[in-house]
This record gives sequence, C-alpha cells and structure tokens, in this order.
Amino acid sequence: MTVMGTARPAGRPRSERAEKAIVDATLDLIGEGTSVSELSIESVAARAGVGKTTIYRRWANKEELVGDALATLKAPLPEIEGRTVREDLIAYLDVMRQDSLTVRTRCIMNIAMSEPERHPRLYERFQRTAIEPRRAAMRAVLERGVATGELRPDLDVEMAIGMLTGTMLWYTKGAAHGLLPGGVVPADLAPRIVDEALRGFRPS
Amino acid sequence: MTVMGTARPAGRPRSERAEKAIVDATLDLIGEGTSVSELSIESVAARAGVGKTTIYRRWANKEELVGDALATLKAPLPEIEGRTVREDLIAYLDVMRQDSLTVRTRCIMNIAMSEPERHPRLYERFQRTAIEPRRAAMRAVLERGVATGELRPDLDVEMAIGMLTGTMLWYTKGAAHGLLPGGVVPADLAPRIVDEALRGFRPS
DNA sequence: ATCATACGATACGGTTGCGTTGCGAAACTC
DNA sequence: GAGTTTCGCAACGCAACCGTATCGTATGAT
Repeated sequence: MTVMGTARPAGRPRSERAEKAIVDATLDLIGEGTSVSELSIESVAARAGVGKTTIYRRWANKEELVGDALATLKAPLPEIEGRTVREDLIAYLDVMRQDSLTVRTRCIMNIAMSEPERHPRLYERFQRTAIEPRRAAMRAVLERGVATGELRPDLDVEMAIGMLTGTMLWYTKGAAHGLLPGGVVPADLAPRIVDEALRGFRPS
Repeated sequence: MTVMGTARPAGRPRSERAEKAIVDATLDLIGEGTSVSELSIESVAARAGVGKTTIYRRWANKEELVGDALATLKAPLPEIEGRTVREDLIAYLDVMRQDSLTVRTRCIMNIAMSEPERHPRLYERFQRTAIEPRRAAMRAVLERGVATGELRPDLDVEMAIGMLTGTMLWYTKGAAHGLLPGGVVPADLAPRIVDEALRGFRPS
C-alpha cells in the first residue's frame, strides 16, 4: 500500500525533466526574438528534444504554455531596503537597466508588454506576477519618503512612479535600437534619472 | 506625339484607386491589431478587393508594403509655437495623449515600436519619419527655455525629453489595458506631467 | 484597328504548422 | 508478471499562405 493519502496514479509518472525542457525551450525561443504568434509547438518540441505529444498532454494550446513559461519568471524582486529614498529608487531603477542588458529579458519584456490586445490573459497574468510587485515596492519607497518628509507631502506618488519607470523604459527601449548617441544605456543612468526626478519631488 | 518629356509607357496605366485601396487595407488590418508577421498578402488583397498580382506588381514583399503604408502616415506635427515653454510642452504631450485614444493609432504605434528586431528597416524608417521630428520639436522648445532662462542652464535636455515622453507613454500604455485606476487616461494628464516635471527643470 | 500593359480571378506546387493517432519501448504500481 | 501510463517518434489529414502563372477582360497610346 502507499504511504501517501493521495494515491499516486498507476502507470509511468510524467517526466519533470521533459516539463522543464519544454518550458526552457519556450523561454529560449521567445528570448531569441520569436513572437508569440510566430512561436510554434513544433519548434518548441524540437528545441526541447521532446515529442509534440508530451507537450499537448500538459498544455491545451500555445497560449497556456507561454503563460506558464512566463509565470516561472517570477520577479526575484531584490530585497532592497536602503537608507535613503534616493538610494532605494536608484537600486530599483538599476535593476531595470541591468535587465535591459540581457537580450533574453528584453525580448520577453517586449513580448509580454507589446501584445496585450492579442493575448490579454497572458498580458494580465505577466503584469500581475511580474510588474505589479515591482510597482508596489517602488510605491512603498515613495510613500515612506513622503511620510518621513524626505519628499513633498503633496507628491503624486503614482505619477512619480510613472516618471521614474517611464524614463528608464524610454532609455532602454531607445538604446536597444540605436537611437541613443552612444547606442548603449549609460551605466550611471539610474542615479541620473533619480536625481533629476527628485529635484522636483523634494519639498520646496 | 506626347507633350510630356517623359513619355508615358504604353499600355494600360496602373490604377491609383487600386494602389490606395491596398495601402488602406494594410493600415486597416494593422490598425485592427494584426501584427506584421501575422499580416498576409492574401488578406490585404481580399480586404482591398484586389488580386494578389496587383500587389506583387508594386511591392516585392510584405515589408516594403508595410513600410510604404506606414510612411503615408507622415506625422502632421502640429505647428505649435506658443508663448511659454510650459504651454508648448503641454501641447506636444497632449498630441500624444489624443493619439493614444484612437485604436488605430495605438495599434500602429504598437507595431512600429514593438518589433524593431524583426523588422529593423521598417522600424528605422518609421522612427525617422514620425518619431524623430517630434522629438526634435520638443528638444527645440526645451533648448529655447534654457536660452531664455525659463529652464535651468544645466538641464539635461535629452533626459528631459525622456522624462516627459516616457511618462506619457507609461500612462497611455497602462491605461489602454486597464492598469490605471479609472482605466482611461485623464484628460488633464499633459499639464500634470509637465507641471510635475517643470518643478525640477526650473532654475532653483 | 492594333498593340501593350494592368486588371481581377483562379489555380498551381510548395512550405509550415496545426492537433491527432498509432507505434514500440520505458517506467512505475500492484 | 500484469496492468497502466508516459515516453519519443513518425505519419496523418487539414488549413493557411507563399510567390508564380495563366486566364479573359479592361484601358490606355499610336
């Protein structure tokens, strides 16, 4: 008899190795610039060294596979709790900058962000698991700054988030495609953005 | 004999009506959310009420067709030359906000901006004809402000552009997909962004 | 009238990917 | 060992779309 209360179903158990290979292959292909619509189950199977059957046994369609794959990238969300608001904001923005340096992260971001109308549930899910936590963390830092008097009491926190994040995104997006003078995101971009923004965020 | 120096080639001339119908159909389909990779010549032909031959006679491939189609949307770039820097910036940002309200413009922007790695020439072309002129206009306003003393002499103009534009894009992108509290871009967003940003741009 | 070209329509062979099925081997329970 | 399920693999019929070719017709110049 089985020790576990929930009896393991008879037969050969599903291979965790195969499952991981499938998810990895999916992320790899997306990371190489394949859009969701271009991504084919066959290419995933080939890349993963797996039969199509093994994929269809676990996921009903492409969208669910991609959804699960992207969900495994739960933002590590570095535990930042520095001293000043400035330092914390710089730390968060610099995570974005570093992320933008890896092609894989950039492509995945691109996919997850750029096709919301075509894959609304996918977009929503990624937003919830990856974006919103980071936004909340930044919001907490800003609200703490307002509470301590480091920032203006009437600061529009949501807009402040938008200014910081939007500016960094503008740069990373532009630099990735040769719009910036140097063609690369400057290493000191995070502190520059934060310092420029804080100039208006501080009490007058 | 022909009056014109450049003799018109013999035979039936190409139909301008067909050409316009093809370009319109292309823009319509893209505006409805079809990505460039998903867009098929056959669907364009069907939508335009035109034979595939008529398309292939003018464009060698999909990319050139899309390129020409997008190029017909040469940004009108409103002639703004208000009085204060604040008013001019608000006017420019509000153009962005209004653009984001139409589904068609939003989809086209999405396509043109989101697939640079897959269609680099397309992206570069759209960037040159549509984005860069607007950026230059905003840069001129900011530099004028620096010259008149309305803005800080040491203002990083490029970053200022990034902050203004990036913040607006952040909002329009977020609002389009239900991330914002109200789900819509506030009508007074442009002045709010500009006022928040100018707080740091002005001389201290 | 004649000639040249473009027109829309239709069909073609070729490619890609879909989602399904059948196969023999492997893995695990009882 | 018997029974069950998953494995990778190959093949299937189906659909979409590619780019080309071939129709008969339409539209112009000479």
